[in-house]
Parts: sequence; C-alpha cells; structure tokens
Amino acid sequence: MSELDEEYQLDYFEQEGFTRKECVSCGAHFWTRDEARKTCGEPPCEQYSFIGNPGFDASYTLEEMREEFLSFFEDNDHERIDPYPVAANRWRDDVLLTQASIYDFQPLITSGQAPPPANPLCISQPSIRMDDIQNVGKTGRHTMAFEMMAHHAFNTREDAEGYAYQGETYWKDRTVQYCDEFFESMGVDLTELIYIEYPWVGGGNAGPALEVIYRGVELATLVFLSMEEDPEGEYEMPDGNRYSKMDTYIVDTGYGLERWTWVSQGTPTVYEAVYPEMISFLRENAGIDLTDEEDALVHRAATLAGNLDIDEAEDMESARADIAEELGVDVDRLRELMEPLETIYAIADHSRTLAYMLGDGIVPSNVESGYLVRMVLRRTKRLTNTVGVSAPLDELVDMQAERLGYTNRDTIRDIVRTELEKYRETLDRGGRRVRQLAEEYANTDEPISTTELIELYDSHGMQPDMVAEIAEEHGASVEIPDDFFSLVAARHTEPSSAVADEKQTDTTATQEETDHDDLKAHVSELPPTEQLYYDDQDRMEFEAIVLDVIEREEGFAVVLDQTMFYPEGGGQPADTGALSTDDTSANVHDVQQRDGVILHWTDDDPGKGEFVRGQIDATRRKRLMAHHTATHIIGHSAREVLGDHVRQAGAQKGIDSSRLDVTHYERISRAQRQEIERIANRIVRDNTPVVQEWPDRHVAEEQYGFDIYQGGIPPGTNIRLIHVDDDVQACAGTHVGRTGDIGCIKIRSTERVQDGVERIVFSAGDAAIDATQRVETALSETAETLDVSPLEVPDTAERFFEEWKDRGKRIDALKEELAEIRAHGGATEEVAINGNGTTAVVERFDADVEELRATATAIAEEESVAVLGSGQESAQFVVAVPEKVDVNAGEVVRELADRVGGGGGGPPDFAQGGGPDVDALDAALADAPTILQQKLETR
RNA sequence: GGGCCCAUAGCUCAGUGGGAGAGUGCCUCCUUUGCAAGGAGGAUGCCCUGGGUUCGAAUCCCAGUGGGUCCA
Repeated sequence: MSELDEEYQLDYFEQEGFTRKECVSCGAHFWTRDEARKTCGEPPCEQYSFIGNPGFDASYTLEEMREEFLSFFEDNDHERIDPYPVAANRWRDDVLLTQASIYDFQPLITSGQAPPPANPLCISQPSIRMDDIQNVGKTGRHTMAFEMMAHHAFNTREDAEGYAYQGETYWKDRTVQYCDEFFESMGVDLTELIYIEYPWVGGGNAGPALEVIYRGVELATLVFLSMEEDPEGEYEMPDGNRYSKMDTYIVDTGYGLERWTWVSQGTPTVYEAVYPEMISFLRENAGIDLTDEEDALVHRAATLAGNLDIDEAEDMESARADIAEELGVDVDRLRELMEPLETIYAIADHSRTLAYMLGDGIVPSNVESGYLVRMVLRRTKRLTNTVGVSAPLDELVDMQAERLGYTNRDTIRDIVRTELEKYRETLDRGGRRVRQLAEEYANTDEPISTTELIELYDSHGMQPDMVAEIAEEHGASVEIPDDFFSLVAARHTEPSSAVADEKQTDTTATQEETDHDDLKAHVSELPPTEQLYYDDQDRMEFEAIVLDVIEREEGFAVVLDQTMFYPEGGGQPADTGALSTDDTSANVHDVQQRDGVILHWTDDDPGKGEFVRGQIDATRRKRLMAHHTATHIIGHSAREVLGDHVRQAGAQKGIDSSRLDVTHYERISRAQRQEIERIANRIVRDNTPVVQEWPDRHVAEEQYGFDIYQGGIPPGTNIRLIHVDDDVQACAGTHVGRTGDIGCIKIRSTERVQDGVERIVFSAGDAAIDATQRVETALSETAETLDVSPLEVPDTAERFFEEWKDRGKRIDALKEELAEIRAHGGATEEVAINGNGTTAVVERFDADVEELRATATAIAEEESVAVLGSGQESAQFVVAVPEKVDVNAGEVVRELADRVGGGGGGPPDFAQGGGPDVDALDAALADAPTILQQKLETR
C-alpha cells in the first residue's frame, strides 16, 4: 500500500458500510455500498445508463439545478458567493480564462496570503475550456462553456502560523458526506454511487481526490488539495513529480451543472437539456424540419451514441457506422440527419461562450484572451454558414447573454457586429487572393502548393478548406496535407537568432537572480519598512534611522526603519532625493521594494545606525502624483465615453507625460478623444477630494466589483482603495489631495498598441501646459512661415500643397515642351555615324534626368540616336535609339558610364547611367560618336 | 509577447533597380426614342513617412506609421 492509499481510509466510509474494491476491468480502486459491484462504473468499464432513465426525483432546468445546489449548501452553513468573471487574467497573470471554481482563489487565497471571501463557501462558477473545441456538438457531452458548481473549505494546520485563515473548517469526511446528502436530496439511491480514488495534480498543487460516478457518468470530483510540488517531497504523484504537504489544505469540489441538469432529464445529449429554447430556435431558423420518423431515428441514434464512450469527434465518425448498422439505416443518410444537428448544438454552446467572454469584458484582439474570443466568434460564424442559420450572430449571442443576466448587452452586440465586419473584410481580402492564385494554378495541372496554403492561413487567416472551396470554383485543385497544422506550427518555432537572443536574456536573468538572492539574504533579516508616504502625501521630508547599508557593485542599498520615499511600483517610478546626516549627504537615485523592505539606492554610505533626514525631490514627486491621479481620471473618462468594457491594459506614469493602455474594440476617434479630455478636465475643475481607504478586500469586491483591480491584484486582507470622483481603484500609488491640484489634463495622442488595445498618452499639470505650448509654438511658426493666422494654417497648407502639385505637373509639361523644341528647333546638331545616313545627337546640357530623358525621346522620334549628358551633381547619361538603328542603348551607356566611374543600363532602345566623375564627362561625350560607330560595326 | 504578410489612381490590384501601369469608377463626345449597353478621347498619383545603399530606388536595406494574420 503506497502512502497515498491511507488518505482514502475515511471514518465516514467505515461508518456507512462502504467497501474498498478494485475494478476488475481497469484496476482502479473505488468505494461503494454495493457489495456485488465488480467495476468502477465509469466508461469504458461501464456505459451510461441514465439516458431515458434518470433516477432523480424530478427533472431540472439549468437555473433550477443551480439553485438546488447552492441552496442545499447554504442550508448546510455555506455562504453563497457571486461568480467571478470568466476572464481570469483580471486577477491572475498565469492563465487567460477561468477553467474551474478553484481558479477564483488562486494564488493568494490558496497559499494563505489572503483570506477567502467566506469559509466555507459555495459557488456556481462559469468556466470556459477550449481544449475540446472540435468535440463540441459532436460527442453529445462536450461543452466549451459550463458552470462548475462547487463548495470549498479552507483549512490550515494547527501548528501553522501567519496565514490569513486559521484552523480546520472541515475536511474529507464531511465533504463526502455532503456529496452523499446532496445526491440523496435529488432522490438518488445511494447504493448506486461509486467513489473512485483518483489522485489530482495541477498547477503545481496536488492531493488525493475522489471521482463520484452515478449511472456511468462522473457527476462530481472531490479534490483534497493539500500538497505542493517539492523535489524532496515524500509523495510521488501520477505526473511523476514529488510533492509534499502544505500548511494549508483546501476542499476543492466540482459538480458540473450541465451534467447534473442533463442526468436529471435523461435526454440523449447534454445540449438538449441545457439550452432547449435555443436549440429549437436554431432548428427552425436553419429550416431543419424532420419528419416524425426521422426525428425518432435521430433520437435513437443519439441515445445509442450517448451510451458509447465517445470522447473525441473522430470516434464519433467511426461509431456512426456501427450505430447506422444497429438501426438498420444507411450511414450516409444518418450522417445527413445528424450533422446539421451537431452543428446547431455547437452554435448554441459557442454563443453562450461568447456571451460569457464578451459580457465579462473581454475585447477581441490579436493577443491573449481577446484572440480566443475572435477564434470562437469566427468559428461560430462559419458554423452558422454551413448549417444555414440566417439569424445574425449578434442576436444569437444576445439570446444567451440575456439568459445569463448580462446588463451590457448593447455593447456585446456592438462588439459582435464590429468583429463580424472585420472578419468579412478578412475573408474578402483572402478570397480575392485565393481567386487570383487559383487562376494562376488553373492553367497548370498542379494543385495549389502547400507553401501557398500555409501562407494563406498564417498570414491571411484563410482556413485551408475555405481555400479549397474557392479555388475549386476557379478551376484549381487543392490538396491539404494531413500534417497541415504541424507545418504551420513549424513555421513558428524559433530560428537560430531567436535562440541566441533567448540565451542572452537568460544570462541577464541569471545575473538579476544572483543579485536578487544576495539581497534577499539581507532583506529576510530585516523588518518591513514603515511606509510614511501614505500618511501625508504632501510631506516631502522625514527623519529615520539607518537599519542597514548593503554595499553594491555600484553604490549602496540603504534600509531605514521608516521612509517617505515611494518605491517603484504600479507603473509609478521611484522617488529621488537625498538622505543626509550632519556629516554626509547621499543622493537617492532609485527606490525598490523587496518583501516589504524598502531599499534606497544611493551613491554614498550614510552609516549604519545613523539618524538621517530624508528629503524627497518635491517637484518630481508632485508631477508624478498629478500624473497618477490623472491616470485614474483618464481611465474613468474613457470608460464613460467608450463603454464599460474599457479596462486598463497597462500604464506608465512619468514626469512629462504618462500613458494608459485601455481595451477597446475600435480606434478612438478624434471626437471621442476630445470628449474624454473634456470629462477629465471637468473632474479636475470639480476639485473633489481624492480619498484613500483600507477596507477588507472582500467588502471592497462586494461593493465595487472586480473593476477595482485595474492595475493588478494586491495581496493582503485589507487593500488600499483610491476614490477619485466616482472612480474606485485598488492602488498603491501616491496621489494629489484634490483633483483640482492636477491643474489640467491634456491628451496628446492615441495610438493602437495592439488590436483591441488603445494607448492614451497625456500630460498633467505643468507638463500639460508645456506640451500644449510646444504644439502651439510649432503651429505659430508654421503660421508665420505661411504668413497667415494659426487657424488658417490647415486651409492654407492644403492650398499650398495643391498648388505645389499643380506646379509639379506644369513643370513636367514644360520639360516636355522644352524637349520638343530642343529636338526640332535646331538647337541640337546631328552628326553622321556611318555612310547609311544614321545620325546621332551628342550633347551636354546640365539638367535633371527627367529633362534629359524627355529630350532624348524627342530626338529618337526624329530617327536620330540621342546621347545626352548632364553634369548636374553627378555625371548622368541618357541614350535613346530609334527603332530602326541597330545599336543597344544599354551597351553604349555602360561604356560611357565606365569613363565617369559608374555604371548604367536599361532596355535596348532607351538607357540611362552615370558616375561620380563629372570632370570626365566632356571627354566621354567626345568619344560617344566613336563608341556608336564601333557598336554599329560589330553588328 | 513572438512570427509572418501588406501599403502604388476614388476602389481592386499588377509592376521587384533605369521610361508609373491594368481593370473598374470619374469627365467629355459619339451611337441609342429611353434604359441596359457600346464606341472614341481625357484627367487622375508626395508609388505611406524618414534615413541608408546606388551614377540611378515605387522596386534593395534599416527605422517609423498604419493595417492584416497566425501562434503562446
């Protein structure tokens, strides 16, 4: 018996008369009340047996089931928690989407650094898993969007200290008991339940776990999260890594809402149970009208399929043949009936996914979660096309959004429409490209090359099957290689230079690491520095005692008992200034925070144990404060103008300007920019106080929502909130006392930093005046040059530009005329080249090539060879040869250009060239007749 | 965050180191009872911006701007 086996020896199992058994089919260990049971009950060892035979007291809708679960646990002393957004990157940076309820509490709460919102708690957490996207609709059981119902309890060991929660709430026995009781409340015969031992591993944590099986389907997973990865650990888990026990141990359960709803209804597929209205709407909309006989056939096929262990779309394809045979129908007929329905199931699921994503404020983009939304949206659009759903996609998403209770439905629809328009343009562009390519290939017997296919997909977003469809309409064939997507992937594996870069970065990182470790040793000995900068943000002087001085390669790191210097963080740069004693003064050029200890980087050693006076560079700090508060105001104004989906995607405060990156699905127009600026300055004029408070984080979340975490999630039981007008944000930065202290805010530019992310660059206070004046100066100077008033500059500039273009045209025309006159008017002299009447004009006139060219052409039209040279800037030749003269202009030019140290060339009838040696120009021209004669003779 | 692609007439694009092009649209005229259409002629352009290479850059190189796309 391995160490882990003991973990499953529960008192509760013993009291209830469970036996531990080994599955005769797969060897898994499981617990059951049924003495006669031989297998673990889960596919492939056993099949589903709930379809058409639920065994629950009643059937439930999604909403009813959710309520049953939550109120059951509420009745058992759990607090009901509102679900978190599906955009998990709003509180953690390691994942994009919420995939389970435990995600809500990682990493700060699971590690014990922050308390849970309630303990114990229950929740129904919307989650999105994109791994199975191609199986959705096909297998009858996969969904991309789902809700994970869960109850959680957070515990710490008795001897553990310093955690945000203390002691044991409950652990394994109670968890299993709750599970039994909940099943019982649904009217289930408990002898049918099976608890399979199934150790759980994920994200650096692990623990024993039980899978709860009922009638062939897994309805819950009870995870006892209690270990962390540790090479020295005593437990070896199925992933091959070693783990050791943590001080915290957490009950992490998962009850899939969709599965419970499905099982309660016993329908052939999960989709019919979960969104029946949407399915019937889509069926009607797509004109899928089955006869009673067909309907019955589909139902029987789905039931058979449901009872098979179909975990992949490919398996469905092979299973289809067996099902068809069993039902005594043709497999193609069955496929014809089933496929449209499968597509509709997927559309319903994807629309729900989109509603969650967009409703929770994910903005489509070419990066991160925004890209995931875009992928799902485009996929859904393609599905609606294949099955002939005519209802617009924004309406489908809206149906789900309404059901899910989102209030920002107008924005959701707007984003869907904007995205669809973008997709349409992409397809237009790609389609044209494919047509063009197809026409080229149509003349050959070759199929369109794989290289082209990859290029079309990777750079132009054209799916290979779409390419095939379009190409075939235009008479070209396409062969899609089986390993197409791995070929695309190969294109993304890094070239050698990138590897070198990476190594470079690695060394730097290692250096920093060493640096960090070294400091860490010092820092761990020291108490956290008291932060004075929050007490009175206007004070710029303080007194402190030097606790330690760490000598660095360059300069010193000074640690004080308390400080007013703000360490770099939250996009706000560090303060600078000085630390002085009676004897010395050290400049502070950087300030950093490590584990609560603030390090002042100085150029001098103030002396350990000394009493120092700190003086902060007040101008710099005040500018930073004004910019920081202004950043909040700009963000708030942008949200007001552009919509509630606007979220901070990054920010950097500065002395002269700051920037705020916000999520938005279109370019910010000039009018919108000006409106944001107007609102921002109105807030400044209102001169409202900027208030800081330190509420309990869960109280803050409850009251203001997750939007307070614009700049990341701070640790701790209490968090610092900054109120600016109606805007509330968790923020560690320093701020002005009243909005009026900012003076004014000037938006300087907006740029698109990524698709879906707009950068707003602005200046506050003095810096705003400076910036405005610089622009004004530039405008004034331009106005002076044009000799008009600044307001007339745009019209005047446009007029000048137009005139300038007109003059260019006029000059070109005049050059043509001049060339004509030169050629005809006897201003040139013809020389005979040979006895057959071939003549040439050899001339130097210092003009630009344009003019030379025009003249040469005119001369050639008079049936004379033209050899023209110009000494303007460099030596330039133009040679033009009439059609009937057998001389290669290119060869002549090369000969001539060689004599001025350059080169040249061109088509046989017209060539140009030149070289840097202007002094040799005349001599070269003098040789021109000879050269021409030679060229003629060698023919 | 990274890779790749694109920027030329109002629009769609060709041109890949030496003379800026096609189709469509536009203007004028002709044909036609009118429409659809046909014929003839014409005007279109900082060839995205700034550097560099070159005797010479729409074309090659670098940077920037704007857009697209795939991947994590």
